[in-house]
Amino acid sequence: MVVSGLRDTILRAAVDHVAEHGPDTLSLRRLATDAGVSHQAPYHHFADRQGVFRAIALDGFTRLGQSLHQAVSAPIDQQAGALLEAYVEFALANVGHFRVMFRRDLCDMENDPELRTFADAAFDTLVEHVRARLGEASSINDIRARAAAMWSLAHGLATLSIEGPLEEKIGPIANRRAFIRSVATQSGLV
Amino acid sequence: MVVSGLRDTILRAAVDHVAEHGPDTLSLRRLATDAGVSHQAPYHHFADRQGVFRAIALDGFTRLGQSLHQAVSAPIDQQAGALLEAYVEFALANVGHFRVMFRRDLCDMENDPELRTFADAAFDTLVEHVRARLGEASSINDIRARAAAMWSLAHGLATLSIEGPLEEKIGPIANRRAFIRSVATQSGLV
DNA sequence: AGTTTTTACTTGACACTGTCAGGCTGGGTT
DNA sequence: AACCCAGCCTGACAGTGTCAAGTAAAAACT
Repeated sequence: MVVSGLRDTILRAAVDHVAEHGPDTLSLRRLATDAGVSHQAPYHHFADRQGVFRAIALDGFTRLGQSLHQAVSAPIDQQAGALLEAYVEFALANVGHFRVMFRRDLCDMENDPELRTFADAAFDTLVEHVRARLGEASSINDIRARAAAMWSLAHGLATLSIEGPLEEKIGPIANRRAFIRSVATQSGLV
Repeated sequence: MVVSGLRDTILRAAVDHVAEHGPDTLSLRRLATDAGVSHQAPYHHFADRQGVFRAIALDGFTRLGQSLHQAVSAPIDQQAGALLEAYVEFALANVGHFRVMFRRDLCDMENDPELRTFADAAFDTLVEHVRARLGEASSINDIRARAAAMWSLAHGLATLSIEGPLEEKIGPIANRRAFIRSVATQSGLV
């Protein structure tokens, strides 16, 4: 796959760096010199350092939204498991994105309607699934709580897997997909 | 409460900053000048910038461990709910600590036996509870999966609450303790 | 076709950051 | 009296994000 321009080059390098070393140590100057351009070149494509994280998050929420959308193409009784699996696998396959998406100091959702729209679109799939699963008769509070529970389980499992402490505590995980499924089973959510 | 020395002053200010603005923008120089000392004074108490985060994490895991330990003083059938509640409430009451504790780029567990010991002590409570709950007869895999599920649910709920997207998506949460409990109920884990 | 505008950079400067090196000073130990 | 050392300070360095101003070529417009 050919890299089209400097913008893409910087973005990819940034994602790679975040996946390997986290966001804090990311230096746009270093990215620029690595790409063979002047230290100011990246700032023509991104307003500032935060603009890079914003772009990463935008891309991330788009891809996560697609993954989740694909998960609800399964029969209704298998959707919960598929959603959980899709969420965790997205996180593990896109660590660089995932680390940025939920850091409000890196990408400020509140004052960024576009970013919020992309994030909302991703999670609407989850909420819609819960609504369909519990049925129209169920209370709004049950739907809220159930959606929060599913999201929390997925997000927590993803975060703890990426950031390390899970395997350190629970022991090495041989078959990740099978493990995700047994976690899902142990919670009553699937 | 009287602040004993410069070390405590810096530590408190650092935690406050992280809680409000995140870890990335933390400047030891700024903390030093705010405390009325030279820019190098803090480095007498901490090896380097990371040393500050290490101290924060150490303190955090200690307190989290205490909270979780207190939660398992309840009758066995109420422990799961109490643990979940304690975990989330610790996170919300100690955002500055929580944000640091699970960032492997800020505090490197792998090469830091002491930090790892503190973290392990905290989570042993959780694993021990699951072992007691499921009984000796249950398989090691079930215990692992169940502990991971509980930890993930708690961690995810805490993270999403702190970082913001939960309430943005689910709507404002009036009574947080009640909400935590209904999330716990929706999952089959309590 | 000739003129203007825009794109995609470059160079230079500034304040700020973590960190290394080398001081100083006062209380405690030997 | 000599020494040590904890707890600070001053100074310097490279690296960082970002503002300001330039340049050269492509694109757009008249």
